[in-house]
Amino acid sequence: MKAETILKDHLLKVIDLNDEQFGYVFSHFKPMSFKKGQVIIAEGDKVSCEYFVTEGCLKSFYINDDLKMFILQFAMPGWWASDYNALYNSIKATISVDCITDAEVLCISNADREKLCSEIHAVEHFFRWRTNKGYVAAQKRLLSFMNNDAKHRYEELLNTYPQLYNIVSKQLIAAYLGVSRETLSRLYHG
Amino acid sequence: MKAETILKDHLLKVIDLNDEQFGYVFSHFKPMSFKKGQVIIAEGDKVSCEYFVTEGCLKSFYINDDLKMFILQFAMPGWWASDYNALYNSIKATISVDCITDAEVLCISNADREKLCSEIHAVEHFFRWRTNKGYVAAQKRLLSFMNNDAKHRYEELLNTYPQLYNIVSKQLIAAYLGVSRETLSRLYHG
DNA sequence: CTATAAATGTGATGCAGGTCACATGCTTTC
DNA sequence: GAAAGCATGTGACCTGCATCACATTTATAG
Repeated sequence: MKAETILKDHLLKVIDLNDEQFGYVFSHFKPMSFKKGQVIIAEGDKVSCEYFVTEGCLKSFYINDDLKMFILQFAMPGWWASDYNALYNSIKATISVDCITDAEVLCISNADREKLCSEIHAVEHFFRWRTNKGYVAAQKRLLSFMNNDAKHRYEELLNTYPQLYNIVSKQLIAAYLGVSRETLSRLYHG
Repeated sequence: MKAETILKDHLLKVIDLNDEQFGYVFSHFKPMSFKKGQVIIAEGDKVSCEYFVTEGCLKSFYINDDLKMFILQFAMPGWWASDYNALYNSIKATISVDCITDAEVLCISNADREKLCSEIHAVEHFFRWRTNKGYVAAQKRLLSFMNNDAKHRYEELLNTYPQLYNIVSKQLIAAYLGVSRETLSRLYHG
């Protein structure tokens, strides 16, 4: 499906926009293609954009001082990704974003998003809605971390996002669950 | 300080509202007083409001099947609290909210917030801003969970919210950090 | 098609933090 | 101000998961 259509469907699920309005909104997005493994945001970068995925799969992640990776989010078509802390507060990226598979995205700058939000009330509403969703999801994940062991969280992840199983390596699943790859391996074998 | 002033300052830090507009917004909030220990939202409740704290301290928390409590958030003056999953999605509360100290809050219904958001663009902007903050904070806490041990998280909490130390019992701090009270005790003694 | 690298499985071992048990100290409340 | 009820400290023991080491299987590039 066309990137434009995917974005349009995504927005219209939440807000009403006529064709002219959507065209105007869409004109602020820049289509970009990336290859598997390409880095979209690297630690230390100035972050000026966020990305709407229309094809493929991204990950956003943090790497600590011991070079251990923690995955914040997988981003499939219809999902958004960026380092939001860096983006909203104009600071350098601490979160990186790269491509798990070849990917197509629509890129919008922070400035353009804010412009659209102030020009079109419905767009502001959309982005409030979107962050609300993200906030609730982050809280749920936090609770799951405190409450459940690795096995439980693994099953939860596969139930919630069965598509991931075929696309994402076990290592990355482990980095999302916050366990070592060895422990994850032992959860279903050994 | 008057509850009204606290809310006004809080809003005006982010958006512009003239006196008439603020008066209109404020008219949708209902002041409420609670005693220490009183429950504002109990598990299973229908959740129709969120609460802006003007005095005292609340906590929002989850209790699992083994009756173990996990604290999602402490809410001090200038903070908001509710079960947002329940509030946004019209489902029964799984998160509870109660009072750590005597407290004064301003209560606004979900319906009224949505009404104000659609009537006054700036109010919608404010609530988008607020949730963005919350989202970023939740992500940071998630990363801290994955990356840091209990001692590190304890120090982080006290650095970020030094006021908590005098108000909140060690048990509750432990429930926020996701460790047992015994382990927390051993972090600074033993 | 082969060589090189990357992902995965599996054993051995160590440790952070959980759980249970009980002692002590601090608050309410009547 | 005595009694009852919480909050905290501390020991003993247990367990889930990390880490290190190495074997094996699966991709990827030339």
